[in-house]
Amino acid sequence: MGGKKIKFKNQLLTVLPHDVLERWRPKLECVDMPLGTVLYESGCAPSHVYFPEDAIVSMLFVLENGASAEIAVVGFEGMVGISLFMGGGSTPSRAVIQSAGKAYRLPSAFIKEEFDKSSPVIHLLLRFTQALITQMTQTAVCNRHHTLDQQLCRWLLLSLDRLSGPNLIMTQELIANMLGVRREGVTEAAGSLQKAGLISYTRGRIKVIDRPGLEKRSCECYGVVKEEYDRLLPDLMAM
Amino acid sequence: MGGKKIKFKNQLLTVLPHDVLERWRPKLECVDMPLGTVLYESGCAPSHVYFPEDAIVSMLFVLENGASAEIAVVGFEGMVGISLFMGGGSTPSRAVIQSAGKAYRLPSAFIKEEFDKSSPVIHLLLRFTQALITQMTQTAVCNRHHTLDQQLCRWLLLSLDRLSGPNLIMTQELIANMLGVRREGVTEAAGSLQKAGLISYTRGRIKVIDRPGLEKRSCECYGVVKEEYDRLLPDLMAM
DNA sequence: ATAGTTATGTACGGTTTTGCACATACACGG
DNA sequence: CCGTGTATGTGCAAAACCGTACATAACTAT
Repeated sequence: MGGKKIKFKNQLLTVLPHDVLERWRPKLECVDMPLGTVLYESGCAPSHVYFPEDAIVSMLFVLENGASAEIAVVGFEGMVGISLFMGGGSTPSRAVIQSAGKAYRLPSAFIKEEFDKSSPVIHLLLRFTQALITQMTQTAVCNRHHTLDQQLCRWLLLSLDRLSGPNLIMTQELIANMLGVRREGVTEAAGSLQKAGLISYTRGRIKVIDRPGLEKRSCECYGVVKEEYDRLLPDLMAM
Repeated sequence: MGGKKIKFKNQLLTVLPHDVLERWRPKLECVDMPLGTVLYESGCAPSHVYFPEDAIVSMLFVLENGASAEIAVVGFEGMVGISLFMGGGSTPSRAVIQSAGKAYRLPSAFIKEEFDKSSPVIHLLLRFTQALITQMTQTAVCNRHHTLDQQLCRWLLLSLDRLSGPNLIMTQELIANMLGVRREGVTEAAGSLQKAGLISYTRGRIKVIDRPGLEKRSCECYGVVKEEYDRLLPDLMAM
């Protein structure tokens, strides 16, 4: 046991294969992180990835109106900056120090290098996964901050993007299950969308009449997801 | 232009490198998916990955009490079954057909094969990412279904797991920002936890007194996340 | 000690959502 | 054409949370 140059508290660094660690070590830099330090800003490609030692990092999404919601928290068990190898380089969320402490950081290039060798298939699948993560993120944010009305709009738009026509076969009961709300709540929200002339429906058949109207009535979450899919999978969406 | 054997609507299959597609093609199977078909059950390692053509798949989490919440939706732009290459093979959530249609499916082994060649570093980082995805999933679920009281417990426990002692340096204002709620709400919830003898606090200093009590008072979300981290990163957590 | 700043406590009305109980209305199979 | 199941509509009290306003208490600096 024992006797290496540095002992890491960070568990990823600890279990890293020897040769990789040796390659990284000269560039691994231990930095002190006071509470509130912003590691990544929304939409910005960061210069480093971080491996917390005793610091805790909060990944959160900040809404247009300044409200926020935490998506996940990372400590000594993990790393911050997965978007660098998942693809795209940035995410629509922010990473902030939630509990002061130390973290090792590594220039982005070193992480990228590890994945550069990978096949195009892997890159493709990971880029898709990154887009999926954005969708999950916005689901969490939307669940926290937006009204059922707005969420229904978002949900209809996401479904619409994956269909060829304006018709959804879908009962309000099912929608309620997806959104995790009461069926009656969906009835009310759908009713108000119909009254506004955005959709029309009868017994399990929903027809979207005014798509731009839906987008206007939806919260920003739909737009965030859409943009991220377009950014990460441009060749796919261009067809 | 064109004239290949099959034209895919699925965009991932469409942009797949030629050689890979040729390798997959003999095993790619087009299946019809009626509404409600369950592709993956929570915690089960599936035999195939799915590439929707015109079907839409809903990834949702089902709570102990039967309530549910959709985490993300996948259509012709993507695939279902990322856990097979991210690591772990299964997820705590369920995949259900939300809109009937066709999808191509591929035996799991073919996807795994693509990633088998990858370095251990990549596998490690992806396994961590998969755990992170679970945390995001539960954040979304928790935001939808659980009380502020329960969410505060979950949040305290997640932070606690990443600290060495029972003390958090954290104002209620900050916690409110993380949880995306009012500061006053946190005051009330924290007050009730203190009254119950689970924590004690003063001006930005929180001390956890009764950890098991917190776990009992928390919702199932914390446990789901914890178990998934233990499962996916066992060598890390065993230390 | 004192003043200023920051953290926490409390109160009130308003909105959204829930849980429950029914009422209506459409659609399909006989 | 009629019944039956399923989908949708409505109403009401209770709960959770919000927005706002303001009170108290603790720490900090001078």
